[in-house]
This record gives sequence, C-alpha cells and structure tokens, in this order.
Amino acid sequence: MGIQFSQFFQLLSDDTRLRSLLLIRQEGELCVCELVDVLGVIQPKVSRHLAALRDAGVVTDRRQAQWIYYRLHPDLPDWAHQVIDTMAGEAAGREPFINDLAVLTEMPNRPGASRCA
Amino acid sequence: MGIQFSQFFQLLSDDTRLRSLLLIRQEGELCVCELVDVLGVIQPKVSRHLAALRDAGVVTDRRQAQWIYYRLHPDLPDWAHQVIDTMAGEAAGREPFINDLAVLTEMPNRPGASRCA
DNA sequence: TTCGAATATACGGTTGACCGTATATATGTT
DNA sequence: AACATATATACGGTCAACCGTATATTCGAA
Repeated sequence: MGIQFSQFFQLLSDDTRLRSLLLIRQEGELCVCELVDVLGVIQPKVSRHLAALRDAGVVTDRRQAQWIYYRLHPDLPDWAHQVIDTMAGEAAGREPFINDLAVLTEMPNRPGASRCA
Repeated sequence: MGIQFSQFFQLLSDDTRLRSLLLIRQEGELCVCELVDVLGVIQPKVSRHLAALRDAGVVTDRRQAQWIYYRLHPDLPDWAHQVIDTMAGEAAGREPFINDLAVLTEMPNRPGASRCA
C-alpha cells in the first residue's frame, strides 16, 4: 500500500532529513558518518532521522564493514521520486545544498566505497 | 524570499490541508463552507488550516459577499506548483480525493460563483 | 579477548502542532 | 436596528515530534 502523502511530506518537513535526502540522492549512497560531518549535527540525531526515513520505506540501508550506507529505497513510488527530483532541481542553486555538497567533497577520511554506488 | 522547502512540506503533512489544496487546485477556487461540507470537519478547523496556508503564501483569498474564496497563490513558486501537480496526478485515482470531489459535485446550496474561477 | 570506531536506541524533557469550544467580526436580510 | 449566516480568532488542553545525553550493539584491529 506504500507510503501516504501526509507521512511522506511530514518526513520532508525537517531540515536534517531534507538535506540528508538530497545528498543521498546526489551521491547515490552515503553513510552516517558522512552525513554527521556534512550536516554538522551530532550522530544520534542523524541516526534517528535516518531511521525514520527507513521505517517509512523512503530509504534502505546496507552494512559494509563498520559503516552503514543509506540510499533511496528502490521501490519508492514514482510520485515520491518526482517530488524529490523537483526539490533537487530547485535546491541545486541554493543554500544549504550547495555548501553541503562542497563540504562533502572536501571531507577527509571519507569511507572509500561511497563513490561506487 | 519565498516559502522554504521545510515549511511547504510541513503544510502538506496535514490531511485537512492536503485535501483542501487538491480540491482548490481542481476547482480553481473554493469557499470555506464548501470545504467544511466536503471534508466533513468543523468550520474553525478549516479556517485555521486555510489561514496557515495563506500566511505562508500558498493560497490567497478574496471576499465575495459573505463568502471568502481561496485559490492557489498566483506567485506560488514553480517547484511548489510542480509538487502539487505531482500529487494531483497520483491522487486522481485514489481516496479520499475521488470521494471528496464526488461530494463537492453533489453539494446542495453551493454558493454560485464557485464555478466561475 | 580487549579496545576503539561506527551506529542504534532508550530515556526524560521541551516545544510546537493540532484540536474543540467559545466568541468576535463582517456581511446580507428583514 | 435586530437577526442570521459565513468566517476568523482567542483560549486552554493534549499529544507527537524533536532534542541532547547516556548507553547498548556491532564490527574490525591489536
């Protein structure tokens, strides 16, 4: 039966989740420590928000060694994907997305698999 | 500076506002009493939710006699419009939208101007 | 097997969103 | 003017979302 409109939009209504989703979409896959670094928020906060997205079926995770990588859920409904794409198109020219991406690119000690999504 | 992503999605995260927006988009313009009838919720609740949408710049209102009509704000940013359109496309085949529209069409005593948007 | 790093979760507290009731305001009607 | 209708807002209460801190879990390395 899939995710409901209201639940999906509720998830998008938080900046931490919103920025995480846009970055995950851009990169294909990101681990928690990368998001902690880029967003500048504490780890439990990132984990909690990612768990909310996972529980709703918006993202999935996979473990690779000690890291857990999150990506958009392959079965995410088309309309939800379209909404995220629309946002991404608009966010591309805007803060905080521009800076988030810059910080990610310059991040040292970045776990290696993240570019092979 | 326009509405922010998170604020816009927060507004979409409530079913009363969501159904109202889809109906307003479909009809061009609706007054409070029509939404009260269709959604089956009390009038102060509808008014409060419409006020939230108006304060955020998502809709505008105009008075006509004793009725106040709400429509999508003409300056609503493209991306926001796209999100609403995406939803409308998906909602067209779904409850509660299908039934809402049926109830509206069959509503007696409907203020006359509503079809001349 | 001990340790450190990455991640998840449990806990308690605070705030904001939403609700229904009651009332105020504005308009049209008599 | 008095009244009815449509709408908006103020008020007080409830609950869910979010937060930071502390702790549990899982894995790799020594």
